[in-house]
Amino acid sequence: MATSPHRASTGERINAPDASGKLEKALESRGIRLTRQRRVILQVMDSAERHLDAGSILERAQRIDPGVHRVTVYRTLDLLKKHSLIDELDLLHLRGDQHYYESHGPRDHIHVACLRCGKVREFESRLYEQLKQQIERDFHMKVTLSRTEVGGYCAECLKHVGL
Amino acid sequence: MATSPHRASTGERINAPDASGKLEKALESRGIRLTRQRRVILQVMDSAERHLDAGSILERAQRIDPGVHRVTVYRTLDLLKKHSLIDELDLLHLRGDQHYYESHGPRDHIHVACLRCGKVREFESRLYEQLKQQIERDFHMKVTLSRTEVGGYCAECLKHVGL
DNA sequence: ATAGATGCAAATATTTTGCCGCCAG
DNA sequence: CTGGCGGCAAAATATTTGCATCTAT
Repeated sequence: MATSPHRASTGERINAPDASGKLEKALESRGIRLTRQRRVILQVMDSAERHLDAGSILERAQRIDPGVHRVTVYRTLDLLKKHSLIDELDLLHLRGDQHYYESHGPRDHIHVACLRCGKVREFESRLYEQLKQQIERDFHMKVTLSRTEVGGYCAECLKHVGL
Repeated sequence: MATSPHRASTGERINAPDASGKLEKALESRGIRLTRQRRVILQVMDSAERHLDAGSILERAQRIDPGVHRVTVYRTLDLLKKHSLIDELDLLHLRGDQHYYESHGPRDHIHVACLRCGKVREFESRLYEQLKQQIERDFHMKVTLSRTEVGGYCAECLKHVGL
């Protein structure tokens, strides 16, 4: 799956985005005020084909509606974080020290990044769920969030480097 | 283990630090110049009882030798990163958006943080190794680094919150 | 009507860079 | 001796905050 001989631009996200307006619906159902600016930002995030940082979200939002302010992007991201509607990622700082965001799906997944071409794939595994359960058992704790980022060299790039 | 009725200050690291001068030896063996400032910074990192960010490393270094400059801390951290002698962590941004550093041990481990008291424990597991192997097989890739950070409520804190 | 959002400017925070004099090997 | 290193200042980047105004509900 997703192993097409496909020349990814740096940072490309492999899995499909969700253009269904999920985030907007989620805020609406919580009775949170939907402003023009928020709708634009949510639309950008829902339809992103890769993980975006605050600056990229701003750029895309302003292409749709130039009257979206940088500060509003940050405040909207905070809002979404508070409601656990998005996850904040670092992607191993491959692209710098800013943060990346993705709307929080139903399942936890691992981000797998190629250090050479920058492709980021998502990976789900029963082993990962078992690992979290093991932590809960061993520490007698309740796990509520987890983040795993893995870096290495993808099949395509291994052909091009002496590893 | 490590479930002492022990009032951890926020950010406390549970596992024991390594005061053996491991980092200094590692640089020496690579023929890298050891300056007075580097020795101090390495000493601070080797003997840290918790994960430190750049600012805290600077503070502690200046307590030992006031002539250590902030920029030198950043440059030394870069040096250590390049040589894979330290790992850069985010600890789920529990304490802010800066980065934390720890000297790279022989084994990968997971950082398990309590969202209430801030304690950070380290966890090793065969499941984690299996998970990375599964990723290598499924994606035909070579995994060279990984980071897992888990957040939740520790046994002690679960007694104090309604969860 | 009004609680809550936005825009703007400025403040913070963190990290990086250019340049030059200095010191470890 | 000399090439890498550290100090300093300034820039670059990223994010947050105070406050006045506006708007979704």
